[in-house]
Amino acid sequence: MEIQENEQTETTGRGGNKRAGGYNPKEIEQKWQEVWEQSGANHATDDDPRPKFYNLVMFPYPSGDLHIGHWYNFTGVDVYGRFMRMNGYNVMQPLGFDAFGLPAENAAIKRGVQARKWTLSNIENMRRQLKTMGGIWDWEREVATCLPDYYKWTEWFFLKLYEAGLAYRAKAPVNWCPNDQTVLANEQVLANGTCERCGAEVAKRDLEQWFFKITAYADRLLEFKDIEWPEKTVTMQRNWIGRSEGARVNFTAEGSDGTVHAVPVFTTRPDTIYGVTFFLLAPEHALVAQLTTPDKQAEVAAYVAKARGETEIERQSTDKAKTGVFIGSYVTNPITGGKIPIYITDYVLMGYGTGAVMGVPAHDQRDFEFARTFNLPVVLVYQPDDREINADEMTEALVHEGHVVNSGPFNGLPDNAETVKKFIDYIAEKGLGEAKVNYRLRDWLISRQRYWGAPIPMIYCPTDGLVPVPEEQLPVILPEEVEFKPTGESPLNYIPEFVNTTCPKCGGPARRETDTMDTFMCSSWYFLRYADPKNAAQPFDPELIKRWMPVDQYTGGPEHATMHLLYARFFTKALYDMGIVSFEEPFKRLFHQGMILSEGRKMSKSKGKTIAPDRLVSENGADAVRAFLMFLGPFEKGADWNDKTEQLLVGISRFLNRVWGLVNDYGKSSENNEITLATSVEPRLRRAQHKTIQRVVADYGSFQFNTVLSGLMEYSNSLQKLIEEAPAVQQGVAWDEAIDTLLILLAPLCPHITEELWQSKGHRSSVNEQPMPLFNPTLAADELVTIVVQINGKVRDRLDLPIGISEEEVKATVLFAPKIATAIGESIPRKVIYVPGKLVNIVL
RNA sequence: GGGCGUGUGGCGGAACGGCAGACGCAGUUGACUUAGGAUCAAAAAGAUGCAGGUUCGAAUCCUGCCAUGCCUACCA
Repeated sequence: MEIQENEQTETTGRGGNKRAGGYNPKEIEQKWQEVWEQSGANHATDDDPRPKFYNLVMFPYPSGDLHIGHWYNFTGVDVYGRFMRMNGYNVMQPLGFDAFGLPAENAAIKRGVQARKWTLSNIENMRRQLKTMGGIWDWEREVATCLPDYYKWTEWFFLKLYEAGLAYRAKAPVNWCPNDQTVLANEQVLANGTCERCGAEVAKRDLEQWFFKITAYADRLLEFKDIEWPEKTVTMQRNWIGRSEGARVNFTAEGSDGTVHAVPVFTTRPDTIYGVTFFLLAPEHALVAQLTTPDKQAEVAAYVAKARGETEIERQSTDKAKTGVFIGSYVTNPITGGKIPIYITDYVLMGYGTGAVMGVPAHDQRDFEFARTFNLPVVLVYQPDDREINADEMTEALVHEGHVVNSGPFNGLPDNAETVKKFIDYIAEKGLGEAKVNYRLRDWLISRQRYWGAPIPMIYCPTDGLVPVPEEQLPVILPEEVEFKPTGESPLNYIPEFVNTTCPKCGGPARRETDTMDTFMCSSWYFLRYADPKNAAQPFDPELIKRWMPVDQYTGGPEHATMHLLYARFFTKALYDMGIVSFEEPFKRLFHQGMILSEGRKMSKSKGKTIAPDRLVSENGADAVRAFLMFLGPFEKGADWNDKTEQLLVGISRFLNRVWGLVNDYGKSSENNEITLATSVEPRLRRAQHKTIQRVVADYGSFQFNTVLSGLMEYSNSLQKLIEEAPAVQQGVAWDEAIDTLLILLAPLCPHITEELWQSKGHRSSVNEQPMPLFNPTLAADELVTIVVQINGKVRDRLDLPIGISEEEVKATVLFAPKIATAIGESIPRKVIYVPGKLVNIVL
């Protein structure tokens, strides 16, 4: 076939002019997508004999439009899944929708559309957009968490956790978003004290709520056994769980009426107990009222009110001065018997430890600042080994240094864990406390005063109290028509048909729980449902779970490190303990893709500047957009989107056009001949081919899709050069294989164009089902190596030498090379370093 | 305040401690052209944030600083 130049051209938008019979992505992409859909190419069957590979991506919230971040995320996942499929795995790559949650409800309130209809039509649209990507998504396994056949089992799992004693109800001060009119989990409150979703300032409220006992799993959640997760994520979870070892020490306080109260504290430094000079309570502490003397009541009440009114950010700001109020009474130090004044202060948090702290100003910076503010004594119980400190002259606390002083029998001990243990033993012996491990992690609050979520399947009966909905009555169906009133209660409260029910135990009239579950509950088990998405009798068939779980590769953003990823691990461990699943970790390998930013900032609808992938796809084709996104940089790094970003798409389009031209002009039916040509070009061809295989396969495996592409660009450029230089090579089998290799290696990134070219070349199978080519080091080996010659570390010459040359030969050759000989002159080399196959460094 | 990461041409980015800047974008020149914002071809450019150290040799390892990003933030 000749190169047909300058034929009549047609203009197709930004894609530019196309040769007649040229690359027309629109046409071929749609064609192949239909073919694949009809042949069921993307459906992973349960009985496939190949080893399974569960390739999972965090499912999206159906906000309505697929944005560029989704495209980026899903493309990378799909490329990897396709790559693994070509490595011989039965790849299961499902997709679904995390379909409960606030935006649907807000749309319902704002625009009067039904939350259900709004969500389902969004799903419809996103599914359509997703299909244009040409991914191997297994749509037969799609789940949507808002559908009764899914949330039936979310409710069922709630009952299981309840039966296992892991769900309980308690009154708790909770984060309340006045705008969304709902409770938020700690993780949903931003560091600045605002609501993660709407940005409103979060307040505190006391409410009866449902909790899951995730804290019971704290230690096991710290294990991370047999999983390959980014160290960063593991560290974040560790810090979030916040295990600290110390002691619980019982202090006693006398109330203004003479009653004695036990006031335990948690401390990691029981070894400083002789240095306690004051005692602190959180303003919310239950004993504050009883321990406040009458003369202090007004002052204390004012302080408590102020602390409660503070936002999280005000309260937790570390750089503000320490504040507090003396409440008039004292505790007794159980070790020294000394009387110590009690203060309340906002830097002591009710939610951590016991809400009470022993103040040791000499050895804790916060306590030190507090003591200086209130002129409280500072007593040193450690002194540095090399000098002596005077408490009055201290400007900051002395932390972890020196040896024990002023502490009776403990004096002289060094500052270490053993000493701490001696104090704990002593305290325990006297019955004043015990060793204690404390966690920063709190139980998971799952109640939401919202409509659009999975109902909590519980019933309140006047005679029988709290009664779980019997399994056979599941699902508790969410009504479709609701009225929204800004009351702070779930809208379900105002639907008598929903609320009023009969008690499963006594048959008498009873009320349903009207709160719904946190959507993180829905996402804590969706990956299990994919294994058996249509099962109406159980959440999944245990055999299918054994077949598919655990997830081999999980990909999603790092923002879920302490939320979804922690909850899903907890959930899996709880199911393991119930005997429902046989593994403790759901996600074997985790990868965080980077984020697509817009001019350095998070892309958000409110700030404009969103990029519509649909436009890019219709102008350039899905293959080009896929490759372009992956070419932006390493997948884990994400990219910044600015005016220049889209220019890179041009380069990818050119590359695809060149591949198209190369294969159409020089590719030929692979059924032709099997001649091996006696030319020197073929070994060069083989070398290029196998070097590329080695690079590209390794880079696919490590998510380095950007360098996969540059490797393939180099490869196709060198093929182009070779064929122009020696057109006869086209007659040989090596050329044919070289072209096949190009198409196979490019297929995961650009499945459509490669399929079209593959089959037009005469293959009857699909390129997407070819095995990844095997790297042959012999064929890749060069005949000559370039030896770099350095003098004192600076490059002076390069010599092409035969591959198997010995060290002596290299050194001899190098020393007599003209440039080198001149440079050395009369000097005698002190040292000659030889790195085999790479370089010689002559040290003068 | 703490933790983790990043810093390489005009831009996106490549480089097992060993030829810095692969690959691509933009720019330059030329060709084909009524035209070029299409295509093809050619050439060019710069010295790895700063200061030290280790090494025969450092973008790469170590220390300090500067800049920037993310996470976390009084957790006793």
